[in-house]
Amino acid sequence: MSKEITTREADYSQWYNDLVIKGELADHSSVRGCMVIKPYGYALWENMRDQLDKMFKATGHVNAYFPLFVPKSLFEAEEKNAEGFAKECAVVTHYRLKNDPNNKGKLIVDPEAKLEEELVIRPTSEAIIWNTYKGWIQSYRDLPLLINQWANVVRWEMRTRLFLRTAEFLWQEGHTAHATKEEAIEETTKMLDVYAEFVEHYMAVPVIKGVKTPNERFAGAEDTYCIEALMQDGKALQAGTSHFLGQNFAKAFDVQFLNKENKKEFVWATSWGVSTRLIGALIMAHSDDQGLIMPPRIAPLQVVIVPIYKGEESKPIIDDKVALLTRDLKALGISVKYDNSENARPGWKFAEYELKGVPVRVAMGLRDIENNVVELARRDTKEKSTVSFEGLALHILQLLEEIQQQIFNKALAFRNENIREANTWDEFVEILDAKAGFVSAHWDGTSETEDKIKEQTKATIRCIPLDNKQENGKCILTGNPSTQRVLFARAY
RNA sequence: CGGGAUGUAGCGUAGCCCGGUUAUCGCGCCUGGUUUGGGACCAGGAGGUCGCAAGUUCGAAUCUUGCCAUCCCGACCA
Repeated sequence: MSKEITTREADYSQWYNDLVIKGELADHSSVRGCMVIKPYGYALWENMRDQLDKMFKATGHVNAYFPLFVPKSLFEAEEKNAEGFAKECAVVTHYRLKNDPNNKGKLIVDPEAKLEEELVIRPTSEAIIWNTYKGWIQSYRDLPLLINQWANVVRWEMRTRLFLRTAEFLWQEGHTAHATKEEAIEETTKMLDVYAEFVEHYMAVPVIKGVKTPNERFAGAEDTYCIEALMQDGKALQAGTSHFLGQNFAKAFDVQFLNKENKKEFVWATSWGVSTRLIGALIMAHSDDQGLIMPPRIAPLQVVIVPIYKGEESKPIIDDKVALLTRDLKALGISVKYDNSENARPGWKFAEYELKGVPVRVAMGLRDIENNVVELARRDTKEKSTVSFEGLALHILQLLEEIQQQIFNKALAFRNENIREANTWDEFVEILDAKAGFVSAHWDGTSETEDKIKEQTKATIRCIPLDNKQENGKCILTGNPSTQRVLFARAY
């Protein structure tokens, strides 16, 4: 029983790590801050990626691929962006190794092979992409340009955590160019909606759509929109961002187009991204002390069938019956695995698939076959039921849908219970310390106040919700007048 | 990068303070058999540069120094 996992209560961080590693999503690698995404974890990412990709294409985007390396001179062109990422850039300075004359069998960097210009490994691709767009855009007829890329990026983080913050991570980044400000803003919010739809509908994680304060804004953006999710320990997690970049990058890279009046204008830009971090959100939003809980719509495996053999002669009987079910499930587009491996007994398999979060488990033995039933177990509630073999595949299809809903509803209820209003500083601090979650409070709108609150409580303004109601109040810290509440939380 | 902890077989560990035969135990793994409705049992077997590198010593898992990695708490961040 080396697979026991730490409980959330005992050590939330350890619980999270146990799920990632023992659930076989990912592992630490021998590269500092970088993880190996294992087949089960990668299958999850593929499902997420495929769904997002469909949604991007449905909204008119196409995929392309830009280089991993960004020449330093391009990288520094948009000053705010460069400054924001400068501290966490890996930089390639040489292009060759050679044998170490003083140490046989070892290699050293060849000092003769220094690059004329250093190459920054992209922490994000605005620079290289806008440098490219300059050559692609001349006329208003070239706009809008709606491009996405699936890529890896590197951010040299001080402290890393599996999926939540790794030095290298996988993501997608959309980079669009528009003729008007209005159209660019519309694109920004449209993609935010796509993200919210994906995260809620497929990952079953409820999110709050909002806009960031200047302090939390993406370096080089005019406005950063975000979706914020709440984890079971009461900490918030930024699940995706969509930036309105104004004309900052167009000006930095001199990307202009001729409008219908034959006048030159700078184009308007957006960028938006979600990453493998979403997997961290998925884990922390749903899972329990028995392991992962995968939402059926993106689960790497939706159904597992475990045979309960009784003697050698029972095997072909059960195998044959299972084959019928497997065929029916596949016909409905349900992913299914028949685990008839002999090296583990049923109890072990039950525990294993619970750890991995497979939504539905089917157990079938001779006893069931005699009664023309199976035992169904759902991962989210751990309820078991005995169900007729007739119409079973359809029944499972419905059950998967029900589980998807149930997981979302549970996470939504938790999230909603954990948004609390604070009207005094004491109340604010007490909620953060005793209950965590989101705290909805008035803020005077200044960066100074935001900084002070962060300093004193570690809480940041996660966002100003898009559907915020306007109400007069007094800033929680300074008592200065405020026109709306904003959402504070401690965050990942 | 600052503070704290850890690193012994695939995993979890004993031994380290006080250096001394062949490095302990459990799980897992392999072979054979019996099994299978919630993490099976019996018998036999394989598996170790004690994180890496130097140093002290007749002798280092154990002492010293440096490095690497991981975890926790800060700063930074998607």
